[in-house]
Amino acid sequence: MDAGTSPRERYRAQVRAEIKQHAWEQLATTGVAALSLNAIAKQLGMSGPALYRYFASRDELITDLVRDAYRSLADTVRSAFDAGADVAGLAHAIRKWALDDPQRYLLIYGTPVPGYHAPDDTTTISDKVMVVLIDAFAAQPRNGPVSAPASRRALSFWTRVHGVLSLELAGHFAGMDVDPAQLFADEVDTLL
Amino acid sequence: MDAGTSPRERYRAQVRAEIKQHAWEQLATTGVAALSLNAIAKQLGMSGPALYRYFASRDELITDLVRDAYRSLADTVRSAFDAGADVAGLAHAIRKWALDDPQRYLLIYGTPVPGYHAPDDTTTISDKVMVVLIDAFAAQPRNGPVSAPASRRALSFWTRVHGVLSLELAGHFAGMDVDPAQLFADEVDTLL
DNA sequence: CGCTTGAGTTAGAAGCTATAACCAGACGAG
DNA sequence: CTCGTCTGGTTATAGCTTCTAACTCAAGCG
Repeated sequence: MDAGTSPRERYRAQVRAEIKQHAWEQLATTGVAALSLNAIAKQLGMSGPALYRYFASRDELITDLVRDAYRSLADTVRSAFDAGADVAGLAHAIRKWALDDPQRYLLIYGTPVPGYHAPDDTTTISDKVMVVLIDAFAAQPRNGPVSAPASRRALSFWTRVHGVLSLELAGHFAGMDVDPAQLFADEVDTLL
Repeated sequence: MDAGTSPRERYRAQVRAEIKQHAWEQLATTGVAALSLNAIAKQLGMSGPALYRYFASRDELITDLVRDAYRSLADTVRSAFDAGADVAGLAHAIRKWALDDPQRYLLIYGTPVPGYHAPDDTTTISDKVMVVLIDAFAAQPRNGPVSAPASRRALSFWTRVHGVLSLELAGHFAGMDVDPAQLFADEVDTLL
């Protein structure tokens, strides 16, 4: 196994992984806006510009993190679906994933960085999440006599989940005397 | 009128207004993350640290902008309500306000800046928006036999509006062959 | 065994927020 | 009218950021 990997390549891959590891830790605490390559380099014991051997720019590192976040979410939803969860189960799996690392959720679904434009393949990966949701709604028994197509219902599902979830993560329910978990559950129930 | 204002105070107020004017322009194009006090100072013809005579820090300027944004949104929704708009009308007024300056919407309802903590009075102002919504739902004729209180329905309204709106502003409907306006209208309709 | 490749270094440019020290002009009090 | 204070502006500077350039040194490949 790993026949074609030279020692150099393996070292490089490992350092890249360590960089991303520290990037995730820093991201979880400070958010993506304050993610500093210098700080990561210091934590790794190397100084400043050495990181540019592994990531051409700060944006490229962030792009990699975005890709991984999308993949992680898609995998989470997919495995929940494969485990037999219904649509409501998927919603709670998504919420659990988001609360597990709020900054990771905000990284992909939060305010986009104005200058930064995501590469095409990230949008391809982001579609994977929607694909699972559409599958789930196609398998879901329909309620009314005439019902919107699964893709349309999945989209509506997604906007509602994101609506309550993003407001919760942003702390907009703070002084409002409302239980976010209950509100989320209620909002999911109205979809059925 | 303006009896107690000395010439100094009037000048100071005017410069503050000019600073905020340029801040809004810069915000609309580059977003809050890239808002630069230096750049604003240059545009005003003064150099760098002079701005600190008017705003103690970058955060204080942003706080002022946040306050104004909340006020503007609350006024918009209030006047729409006073003009006789129903709940759906309020939703479209909100969407119009958001599309009019997306960065202004994201400033208050987007990803919060990790270090920055909003002062108490900004949350007080943000409540004003909810108050109008609750008023609108209290005036709305109820549909079902038993219905949730107006505050609860207003909250649900708000999460749905924000859900579809924030995804639209973030560009997450880009390659999805979906009309955001239609999706928004549909989502609002399901509330009735 | 030598040559090439690449990982790491320091130096430095350009930008940012923010503070310190200073200067000059306008304002209010006597 | 004059004097002193207060304030809006300046430049210099510290410390942070991303990122480029030039260089060194060692590891790996042929």
